[in-house]
Amino acid sequence: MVRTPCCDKSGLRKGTWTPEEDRKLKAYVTRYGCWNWRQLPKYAGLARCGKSCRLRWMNYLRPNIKRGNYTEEEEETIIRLHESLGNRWSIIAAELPGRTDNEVKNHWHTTLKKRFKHKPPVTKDGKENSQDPVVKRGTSAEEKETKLNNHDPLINPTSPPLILESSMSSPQPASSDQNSSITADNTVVSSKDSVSDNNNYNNNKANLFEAYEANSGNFWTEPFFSDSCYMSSDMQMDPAGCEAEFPFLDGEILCPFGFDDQLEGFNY
DNA sequence: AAATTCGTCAACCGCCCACCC
DNA sequence: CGGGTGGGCGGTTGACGAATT
Repeated sequence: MVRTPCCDKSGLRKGTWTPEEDRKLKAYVTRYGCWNWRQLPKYAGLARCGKSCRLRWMNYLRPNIKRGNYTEEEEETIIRLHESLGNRWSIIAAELPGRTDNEVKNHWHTTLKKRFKHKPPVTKDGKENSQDPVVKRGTSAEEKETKLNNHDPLINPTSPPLILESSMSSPQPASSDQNSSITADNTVVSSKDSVSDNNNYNNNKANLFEAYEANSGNFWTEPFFSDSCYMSSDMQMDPAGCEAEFPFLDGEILCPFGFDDQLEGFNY
């Protein structure tokens, strides 16, 4: 199958995001949601690839992202999960509220891997596990099972779609090193408490998957939330409140549906 | 003080999978 | 059923600042 490139190479910006671009993207996603990442930049007035927008949003602009300042507990969790799961960064990151897969991956490669090398992991039977337990994606039934049940805590339907005023009212600079609190965000914390706030959390891989299944108990029974990307929890905002938060919504972004004035009451 | 090396991290690339038509 | 599309993921790269020479 021939895939079309994810973006038209001509005329699209690459590289570091400017504050202006961040502002546009945040304003747009906050107002209209991520209805289609590929089309989004066009309407948001961004000369960026949709994937790039998605990545920027997911990793930096999304509310309640933690930056830097890894706690010992977080590092232990990463090491422990990496030991059992391999490079499944998205799953590992899901265990760390506020952390993104990209950041976890970076932290592993820059910091933890070295530490890990000095202290080779020891398996239960006492054998040294010197190799990186890299798991090829989509190679087993278990893998598929994991994938099916793997959804970011931020979209976990077990959490009600709350309006995140506390987080949205204090947008963070894109490249800040702030370690923002996530405690105000139930969509992050509540869904994770059952598995991550637990020092005795079982190393067993199977148990980890069970935990995911447990967490996603009503995943299939609530297709709306599961299919609503991050908007279900992060972005359900009163349009009026949104205007208040983003007074710079001055018409440079376009309503994707052509009926901007009818958006009120629209569920993203 | 300048040059070089090293470490960190933001972002891109390409692949895979699910979904839709 | 098969092709096309979009989203998600992991690997990798390159820019940039810090540390070292």
